[in-house]
Amino acid sequence: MARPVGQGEQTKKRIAEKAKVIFERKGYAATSMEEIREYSQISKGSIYYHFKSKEELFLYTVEKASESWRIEWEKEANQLATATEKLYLLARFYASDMQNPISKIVPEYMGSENIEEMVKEKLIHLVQPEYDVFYEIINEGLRNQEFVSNKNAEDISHILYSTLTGMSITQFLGYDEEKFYLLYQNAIEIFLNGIKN
Amino acid sequence: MARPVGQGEQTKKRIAEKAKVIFERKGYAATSMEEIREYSQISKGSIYYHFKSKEELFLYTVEKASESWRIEWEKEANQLATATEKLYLLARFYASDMQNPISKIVPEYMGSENIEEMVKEKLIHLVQPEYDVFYEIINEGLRNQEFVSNKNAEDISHILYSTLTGMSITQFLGYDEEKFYLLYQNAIEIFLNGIKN
DNA sequence: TATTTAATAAACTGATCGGTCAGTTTACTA
DNA sequence: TAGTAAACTGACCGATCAGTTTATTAAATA
Repeated sequence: MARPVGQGEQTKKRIAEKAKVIFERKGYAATSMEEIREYSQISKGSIYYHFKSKEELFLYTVEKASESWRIEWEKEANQLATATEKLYLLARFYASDMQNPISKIVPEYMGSENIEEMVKEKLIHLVQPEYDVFYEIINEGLRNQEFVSNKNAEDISHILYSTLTGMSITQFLGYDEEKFYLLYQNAIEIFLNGIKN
Repeated sequence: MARPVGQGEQTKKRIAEKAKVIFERKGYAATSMEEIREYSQISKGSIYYHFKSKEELFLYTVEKASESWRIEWEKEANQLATATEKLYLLARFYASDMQNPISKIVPEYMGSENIEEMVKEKLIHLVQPEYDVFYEIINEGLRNQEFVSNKNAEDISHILYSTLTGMSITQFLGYDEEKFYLLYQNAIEIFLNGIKN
């Protein structure tokens, strides 16, 4: 063995970080490995040394993004007492750059044929934790009667999840960060009104 | 003169119809002209006789989809009296196949670099009518006090628009059509609750 | 110091991409 | 029926794609 310094692991991380930026901006299919090479300043051979395919690189990127999102989330959410407060935090997460629009790319990737069933399942499992955050908040809110609804927690979670992820299209409105966050906040307000006690 | 006009127009329409199916399924970048050729059973040369580029074919597809959506909408919406009823119809439109998930593809396309500003503006104008439907309903509801909110009609419309377009990701839940529609309906219910008098 | 091997770079490959083009077919007219 | 123009075809093009090969480097061990 040689070079166990972790230098390689660092390179791998760098590739993934840079790849994430381009995947987010252009989607899976429109992103070329050449582009990733140029942006990361790491040779093609090195990229393929660390990742056996574009697909694997993408999956790794999604996985890391999902993990760090979850970690960042736990860090801030644990300080909040009510489900209502957590929903507003969720809005801020999704409005800010901190969130990973990479989950927005996943459906596009899933649509491109020839994807093995195993890979699809893996992807779903990668996105699951993000959805779970929604579900847990809704469930908590219903349990302690912060929220009241004739609908089940699962449906409500899916609806809120759709709203927050769907709101990424408002990027075309050209709002500044402040106005952008306000829009997300308004979405939460309306939603809360709709299920509040 | 020769070959009575109209025959070509029919072919053009056929190409666009078939292309739409594939664009919807795979997105813009992942769709190849070869695939469109195979699926439409029309030669490559003929496709390029009618459309000067893949981009133009895509824009044409979006335009036609937007037009027919609007026509279909007017046909059914005009029979409804209240804004509330119209929102439920909107939910049905988005839940059913009748809607055009092509508007979901537009952001992906907009992200792929090298798109001229003029083309971007054209695209925004193509999607605008669909958004206008939302805005008009919300505005109508606020005017006749079906809805009550401290937020302006524009923001509310954007939020609802985001919710309904964002809900396309629930396709991965594998629901049947009935359950699918119910989920959309629930979304409208919560939303309505949130802004209702 | 010699050996080992993870790590890197760069040149390369075959397949596929969007797009072109020379030429053919078709349906009409003069 | 010869001529014409719109409609159409399929072979082909250069560019770019994901991925491979090969040679070299540098850091660890023995």
